[in-house]
Amino acid sequence: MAVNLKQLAELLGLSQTTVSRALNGFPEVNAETRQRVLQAVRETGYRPNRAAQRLATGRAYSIGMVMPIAAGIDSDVHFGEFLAGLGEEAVKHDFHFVLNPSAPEDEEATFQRLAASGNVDALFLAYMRANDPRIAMLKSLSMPFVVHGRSIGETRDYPFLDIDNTGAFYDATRLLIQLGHQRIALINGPDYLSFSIRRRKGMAKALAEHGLNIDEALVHHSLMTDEHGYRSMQRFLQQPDAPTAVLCSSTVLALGAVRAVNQAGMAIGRDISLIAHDDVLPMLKPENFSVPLTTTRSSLRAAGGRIATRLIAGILKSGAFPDQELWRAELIVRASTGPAPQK
Amino acid sequence: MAVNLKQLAELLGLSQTTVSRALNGFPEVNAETRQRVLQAVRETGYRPNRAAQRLATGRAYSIGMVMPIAAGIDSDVHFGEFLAGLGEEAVKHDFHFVLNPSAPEDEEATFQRLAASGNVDALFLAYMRANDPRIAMLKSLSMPFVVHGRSIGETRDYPFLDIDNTGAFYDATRLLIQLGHQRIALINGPDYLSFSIRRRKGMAKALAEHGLNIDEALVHHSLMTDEHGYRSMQRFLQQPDAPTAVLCSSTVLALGAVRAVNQAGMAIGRDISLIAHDDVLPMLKPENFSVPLTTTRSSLRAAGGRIATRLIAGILKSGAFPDQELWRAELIVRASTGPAPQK
DNA sequence: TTTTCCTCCCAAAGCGCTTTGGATATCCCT
DNA sequence: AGGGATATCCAAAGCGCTTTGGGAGGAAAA
Repeated sequence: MAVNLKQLAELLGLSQTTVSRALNGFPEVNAETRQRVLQAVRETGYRPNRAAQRLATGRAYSIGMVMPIAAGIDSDVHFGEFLAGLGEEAVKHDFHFVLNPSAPEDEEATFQRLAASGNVDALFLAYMRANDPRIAMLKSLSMPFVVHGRSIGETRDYPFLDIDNTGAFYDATRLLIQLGHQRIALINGPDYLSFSIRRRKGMAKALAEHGLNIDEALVHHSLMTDEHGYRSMQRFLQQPDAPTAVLCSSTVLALGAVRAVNQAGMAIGRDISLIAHDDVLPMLKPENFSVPLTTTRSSLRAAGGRIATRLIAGILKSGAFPDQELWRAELIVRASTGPAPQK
Repeated sequence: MAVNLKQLAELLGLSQTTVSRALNGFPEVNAETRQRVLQAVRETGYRPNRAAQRLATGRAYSIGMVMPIAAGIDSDVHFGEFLAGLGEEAVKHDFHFVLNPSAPEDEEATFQRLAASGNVDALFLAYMRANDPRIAMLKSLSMPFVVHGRSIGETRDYPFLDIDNTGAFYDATRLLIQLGHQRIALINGPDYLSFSIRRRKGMAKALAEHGLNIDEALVHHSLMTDEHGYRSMQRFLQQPDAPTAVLCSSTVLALGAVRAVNQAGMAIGRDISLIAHDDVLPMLKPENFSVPLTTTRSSLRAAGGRIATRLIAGILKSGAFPDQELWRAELIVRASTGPAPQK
């Protein structure tokens, strides 16, 4: 059923060389001949075999990533959205993705195998940690890659796209302080992830500038689920000296947090202020909360798109992009923040 | 840096044939020689080039799927969880995935290209609709595939794994009727997806058995987000003859629905009963809701695993599995269901 | 007219692997 | 000792594509 180059060439009475060149846009082929070839492709439904193409060119038109898989590992809501961004861009260039599942402890080996397999042209890495060893590994692979996020303490010379997490939570905290809040809590992501570390740092910095310190009892780290948001907030509210404002690392956490506040009979924006980081998940829009949420916003989807763009440009060597990008998150004020309640 | 078969063979003073056979477990190679080869592989870090392997064998060790991508298309929370299940199983057999993004209108063409590319050994299809044309397409591709879900009205002879949506919502509705509920609402998924259609059908069937009908004003179809759950429930409660029980097609919808109920000052399980379908998303556990949710449960992750198993067995021709599977969802009663309130 | 230069096309050599079809040596049996 | 198994190994032919290194023929330059 499926034709190959050879058959197509025979059919046209041309050599494989010419047909190949016609298809790949080489100049040394007659315009009329090229049209004949394209016509034949349309008629036969010819599709080049990518494996052969790759064997010949060394190019796979694909971006590889490893997905950590284990019985205990949760799927992440944010992952799908990021992937959508990657895909949106990739489809424009006819690129695809290779997802290689791997146990977390084998992750580095999986990257190596992925690179050696010839199945991919570039690698993508996320969920960065402090002193992440995977960066050095990827650098040793001599294959383009981009990191989403940044490590901490690692050398700085690797390609990344990150948002200014420190700045975002600094801004958010400063706003709260200006509104008169003194006891501010943080419901953060997992404590080993670098974005969590940075957000905490941003908060600490703003507090410090006003002579305040982080109260360890007011900082929780957890996976970013509704459940954890709920529990954290509940615990905060039960404390003798409860916070008057809370920062959340995700709208998913905020969801649970808001639930806890409501259940306690308190009002968001009046009794307690809330600012969340908004990854612009279509599933959960901060402006649709019963009390619209003040947020630091940066689209995860846009980040995915940008990374795909850079990766593809790197592979195709078309156009140069900055190697390191730090996006600033916008602080968008809505109704969930208000002046600190008077004692 | 990376060695190939030829170099490895030279290094060992063997032919490529022998090395290849040693690696692929053929019997006609001396045990001692095989050990030497394996040792050399360990030392050199040799990894076979998958493209070459595939060109030679026609086997890619990968499962293809297309991801619909468009500016307006939302990423789906459920997708990540399903993928985790697929991956968990795939990693055991050293399979990977090829994700091909595609505009929804090009989806069929993308499947064809994916199949022709030689990049994948099998295809996977989900988000089934009524009279889904993609099934006929996949059948024409002469490549193994499994459908997650079922179409409606299509021929029945294609491999699928589905849950008994009709049965699940039939059971749930019957329970509510037994508890005395007469006005039951449904917050369903998108109306064009076949699981939504079947769930509604199951509900209708149980109602009919008790001489009741679906009230169209009590059925909403939407994407399964918190926001939509909230809005639907809010609208239900505002109706003059509000329902006393509600079915939700997802715990994500239930999240919003519960919020609306609380906001109205009503109590789940007493003033209004709620049953949700639980895909067992780690992000959102029904037992952790402030009032634990009665659910129809079927793990999306398990479904992913099973589909991967079947696909891989189909590719490797190892072991036979049933071609069509219909899983029954468990009805798990928790505190969100109670007797219908007396007027 | 001869020479040079394009234009347009082709044959053939890989890319790195698997697999077919022997070869060679050893061993057992009659 | 001769013949057939048996155990090990190898050379070479692809898989379907790209790319190198020409080559024929006509147009432009000398």
